[in-house]
Amino acid sequence: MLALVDCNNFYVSCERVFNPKLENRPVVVLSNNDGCIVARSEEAKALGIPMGAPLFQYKEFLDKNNVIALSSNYTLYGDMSERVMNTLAQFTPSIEIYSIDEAFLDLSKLANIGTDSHKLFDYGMKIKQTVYKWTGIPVSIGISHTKVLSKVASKIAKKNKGVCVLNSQEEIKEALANFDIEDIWGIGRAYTNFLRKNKINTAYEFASAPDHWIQKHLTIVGLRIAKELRGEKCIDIEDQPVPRKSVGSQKSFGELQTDFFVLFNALSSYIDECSRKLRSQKSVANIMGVFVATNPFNPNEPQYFQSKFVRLPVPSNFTGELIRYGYSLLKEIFREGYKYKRVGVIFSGLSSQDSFQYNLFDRLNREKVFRLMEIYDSINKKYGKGTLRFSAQGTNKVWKMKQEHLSEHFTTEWEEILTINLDHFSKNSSVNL
DNA sequence: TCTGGGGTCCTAGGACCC
DNA sequence: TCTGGGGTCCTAGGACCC
Repeated sequence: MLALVDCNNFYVSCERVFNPKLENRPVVVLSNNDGCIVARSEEAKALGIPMGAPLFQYKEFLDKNNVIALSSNYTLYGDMSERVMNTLAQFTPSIEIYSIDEAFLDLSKLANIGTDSHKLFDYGMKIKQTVYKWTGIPVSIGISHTKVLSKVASKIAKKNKGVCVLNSQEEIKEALANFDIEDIWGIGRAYTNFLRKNKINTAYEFASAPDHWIQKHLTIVGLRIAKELRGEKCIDIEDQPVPRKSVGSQKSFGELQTDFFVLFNALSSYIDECSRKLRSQKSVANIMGVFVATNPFNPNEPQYFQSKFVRLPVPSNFTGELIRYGYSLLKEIFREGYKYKRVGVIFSGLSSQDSFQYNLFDRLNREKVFRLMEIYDSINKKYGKGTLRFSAQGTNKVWKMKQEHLSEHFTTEWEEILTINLDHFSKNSSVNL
């Protein structure tokens, strides 16, 4: 049996751990640049605020309904995620961290649980309570035979006790008959529209469709989903870390930019970020791409989008070298006279740092470079991100994103650690200190 | 009247996830 | 005035090889 553990309204829950004033109130968390609403508390969902809504369209509505809007604090969420995952790892030797707020747990190897529904439910409750106690994050847990069914169970769990076990054939059939097609993991908007047109509206109807028809219209991926709904395992748990196949970074600017060197500073910072990610998984990249774009939402301004890729002569994760290539690429695609909204970089064709194709005419001593970057990373880790930077990143972040409602980095910065005013406590409460 | 068959690799585009 | 960012996988079609 597989459990899917899903944190409830994860970003909002992280904020609430450190700010009790956010409890029982509508709260939303915004995307980068305070652009869109990407997380909503239950109270905010109840007000009808949709996922992904642009903030500017809802500003008035939020004010009127006393909704608190917060900038995203990914440093905090990343750290809280690690705490949740470490807690979950106590419950099984086989865990797959699926996203920042979700993990699959293989329960089949656990002695004295087996396939007994009551035992599975109790174990789920124990996991849920422990995570809450240790991290302050509420979770929902779905338990069933396959990944797709566990996903179904977790959505049902959100609506009742927080834990849902789908075990017997009858239980599963009933659940699927009441489960909307668009809520199935792997069925997105396009497939939902297509299936509805073909009179398929529930998970049960989808699972009952003929294999060849599903594969023809939804590819092999769709067929796997259908089979998993029928209880046939097609998607394995990935409990060993899988290295990424590409790494990229792109961000919209807080304000539109026109100057080449401002774009270059931003690009250099994104390259620094990506090359650090490459090094952390001991990868080197063979292909690098840079792109620039104006604001596509503003039809009154001249639009420009351009990208350019190169194959590197020697696969690399060396920030300094990659920034040089970034400069050349940006130089080629940059055009004067446009108001740029974003710049981005992407690395692909990744291979292992320990076994890649060297180049006879390479002028860099790769071994030295790897050691140099190891030191660079260790200093930045010890003394904080940005302690060491490349000059190309610049000092004046005129391009930085908008974050007007940012909470503290409670768990990752000593200066921002949560403090409690004891005077206030002794005067205003009966707590015995 | 009228030009084979079998294969690989790469890319662009489209679908999906959180 | 104001609209996120980071990924994965599959397929079709073209170029190329023998």
